[in-house]
Amino acid sequence: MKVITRRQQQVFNYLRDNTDSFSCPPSLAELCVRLGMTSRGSLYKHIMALIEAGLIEPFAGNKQGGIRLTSQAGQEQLQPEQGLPFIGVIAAGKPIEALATVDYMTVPDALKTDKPCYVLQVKGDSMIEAGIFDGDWVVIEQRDCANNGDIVVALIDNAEATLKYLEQGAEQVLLLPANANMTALSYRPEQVVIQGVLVGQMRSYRVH
Amino acid sequence: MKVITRRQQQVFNYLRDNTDSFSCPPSLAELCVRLGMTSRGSLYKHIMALIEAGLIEPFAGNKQGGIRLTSQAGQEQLQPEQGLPFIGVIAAGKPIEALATVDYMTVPDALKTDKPCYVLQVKGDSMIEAGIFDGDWVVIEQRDCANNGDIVVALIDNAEATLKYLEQGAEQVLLLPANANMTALSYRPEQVVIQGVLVGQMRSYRVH
DNA sequence: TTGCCATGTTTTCTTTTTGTTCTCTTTTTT
DNA sequence: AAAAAAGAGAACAAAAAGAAAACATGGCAA
Repeated sequence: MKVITRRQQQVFNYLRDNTDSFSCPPSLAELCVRLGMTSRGSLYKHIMALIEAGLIEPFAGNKQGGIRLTSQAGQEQLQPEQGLPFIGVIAAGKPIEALATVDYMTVPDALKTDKPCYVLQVKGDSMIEAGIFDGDWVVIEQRDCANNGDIVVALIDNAEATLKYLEQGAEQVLLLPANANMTALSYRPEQVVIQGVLVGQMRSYRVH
Repeated sequence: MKVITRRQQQVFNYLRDNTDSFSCPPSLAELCVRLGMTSRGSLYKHIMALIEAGLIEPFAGNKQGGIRLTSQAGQEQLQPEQGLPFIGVIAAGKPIEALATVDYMTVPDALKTDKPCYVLQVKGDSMIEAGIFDGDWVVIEQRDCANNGDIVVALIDNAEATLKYLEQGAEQVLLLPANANMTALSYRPEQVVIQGVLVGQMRSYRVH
């Protein structure tokens, strides 16, 4: 069987993992958008290589048919989706209050990333002006670093956890609430550990 | 079986996913509006291709009958009940902008009810003080009545849809934005049709 | 009845999208 | 430095999609 380059493997992996996100076999132009490319010609070379390797086949019977996986290539199916772990409650000024039994929450793909994520419930109003209310759920991508302006879960002095905007410099780390009634807090870098970055938020309006 | 082009597949998907949103089998002109086309003749070609492929059949017994799915074609959709239909975009002052192809969104149980629900994406800042921002998704329970204080999807004069707080009296219906820069609007009861009630809200912070 | 309008149907033309090939530059690997 | 891989972008022919107009027909109201 023909040898596949690294990039071609990436393209194939994308096809394999995202077949069902297409309503119909994708055209080269569509795939370019998905893969962040701007040239159909470049992608075409990869697709052709994958066809020659037998991993993919052109949509038969139609001149402008698009691309699909071969039957055998589609075999390797992805495991059943289980949802994200619901860890517990985060309230400014306390450690994260973990649940005794881990719950799982089904979360829309749009609210999570391909990295490991978990769900917390927010207690308090410290991020109210960012549209994050008391009782909301937030989806957190597990990470130990973040960019300025990100909303992060930060652990302070190994004791208290909080959800705040991050502004970090060389000398100090600022944790900014989104609430005019609260003040920003400044710490030395070694006091603050990033535990994750906000990637999604959810709220229920159901009456219980 | 005959081969279907990509566009024809899209048209079929739309039919398959929206059969029940038509009170009666739709005419070509109706379908044109839904699909954003202006020419019946163009759509006609697609419909004919779908009929030849056996995916669709003309409504019999009436010469000007419209189109409906074949029994077999309708079957295949019923199996995978994986999420809520993502209908389209709601922006204050315009009709709901429906997607050509409906896709489905997996939504946490906590954000939906046991009644039929659907998902819209919010455009604009009219509910910003209620923590509903531009680009957020909202989960709507399909209903034709609501209580005062509920956030509802309301159709005004059969023309424009909007997401607002509801305050209804005997003489007038008030639709209140949650934005100090906007004013409440007052209507006669017969001008306003409730299309659903907000039961959930979601936001993505992912950078794309 | 008559006339009108919405329907499906056909036809002609234009525009957009498609796969494909090519050349050239940039990036990565050896 | 050299080679391989990847990408951008332009060009092209063919296919598909669309617009617009015209036509036939049946339902319906004046």
